[in-house]
Amino acid sequence: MPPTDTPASTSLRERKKTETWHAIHDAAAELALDDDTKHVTVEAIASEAGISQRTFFNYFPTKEDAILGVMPPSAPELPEDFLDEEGLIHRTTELLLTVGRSTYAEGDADRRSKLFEKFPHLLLRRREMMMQGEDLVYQMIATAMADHPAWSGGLNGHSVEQAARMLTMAAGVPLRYLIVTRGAAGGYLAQSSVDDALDLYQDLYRKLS
Amino acid sequence: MPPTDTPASTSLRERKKTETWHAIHDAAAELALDDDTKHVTVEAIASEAGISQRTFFNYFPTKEDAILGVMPPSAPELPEDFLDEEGLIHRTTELLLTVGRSTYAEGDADRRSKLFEKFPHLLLRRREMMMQGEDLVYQMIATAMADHPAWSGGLNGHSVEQAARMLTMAAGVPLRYLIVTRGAAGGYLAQSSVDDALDLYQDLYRKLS
DNA sequence: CTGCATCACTGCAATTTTGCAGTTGCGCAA
DNA sequence: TTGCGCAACTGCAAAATTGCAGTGATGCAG
Repeated sequence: MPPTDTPASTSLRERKKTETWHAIHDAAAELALDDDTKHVTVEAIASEAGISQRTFFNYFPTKEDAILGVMPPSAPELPEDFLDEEGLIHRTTELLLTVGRSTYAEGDADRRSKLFEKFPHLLLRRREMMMQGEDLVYQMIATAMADHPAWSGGLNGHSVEQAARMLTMAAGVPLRYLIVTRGAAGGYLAQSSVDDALDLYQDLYRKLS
Repeated sequence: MPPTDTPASTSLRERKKTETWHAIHDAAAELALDDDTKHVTVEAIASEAGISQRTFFNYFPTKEDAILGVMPPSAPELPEDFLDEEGLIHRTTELLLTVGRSTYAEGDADRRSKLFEKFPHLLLRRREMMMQGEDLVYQMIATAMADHPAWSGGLNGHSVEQAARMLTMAAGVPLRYLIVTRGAAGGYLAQSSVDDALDLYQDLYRKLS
């Protein structure tokens, strides 16, 4: 039950829902960072956020997801011409990035860094979310390919599913590169770094093909 | 759907309900006092209070009641010995006062004064609530009398209902006196004034009986 | 090792809030 | 007068929140 894309200018219901979501996540993150001594309980988080324990679990399946502020990945609609050759890998990488970012609340990259520092096991959860995002992108692309005249027949004897999976994999390379080189725990994928990695990848790709 | 007696230390549900009640009342009162120019709408109040218009009407039957902060009268349980002669009228007056006060939120006597100044028609509503309170007290006393050995037979050929009604009337005298002398619109029945009136009434009563 | 407390998490029914589509009363312009 | 629009208020079904009574895992004292 995560907040949708637009935090403002929607219905009262939507606005309250994202408010509650943020209240819970903020409470959870702050308590987890502040409190060194004792275990942070769901009860404490719910109380701090001003909601019941039951409502807590209506928003987050686990306490850890609340601390991290995880939400299920969501993706924008693909433009009509998404599959039309030129720069497809690049566009897919951007898409992966967008989807990956959609699994976290915006704007608390700083706090998230501290959380990763203090609770390294959250990185595991992060990787899971990334993979869910990749899977979502794969699904979308496979569907789009099936509907696309130039792709619906597959690629050189490979199925549409295989082609979609491979494209997603290839597009994921710059991101994996980033994670490896910049350190997974640090501040989060600045756009400049992303652009850098994208350039490098393209250069390499061109040189080798 | 008014808040119950204890604003704190109850369930989360109760607490939120009184919070919402106060949010609506505060928004309504402030808007009504601040806004000279245009008509204050329910929409504006609801928006200010952060709830929907529909929820507004779950809490208050009319806009005016929201501005005034009216709630249905409520009364404490009568002690066992309530009807036992000595000082009965006095106790009933206190009960009327308690019930009368229960129809408003505590603590904004000042703002309520301003409201009465600015919107004199609210005084009509105030009188209505007073009468509802009197009626509630009458009901309680009549019920108590019917269960009481010394009263259940009525009084000197009059029915229990008649006796209860008369007692309530008599006990209401000091309060009516207060309202008349202190000006109905002004600040609200300070305890000292009430005590004064009570004393005077008792003195008069003793002298004449 | 065993009972026992604590805490994360779930299922479900009751309560509350919301959105929406009304109806009604009222002032105001054509 | 007649029609029109605004704003108070209501009925109802969908969605959100809550309380409560669980289950299961884990750690700790005896």
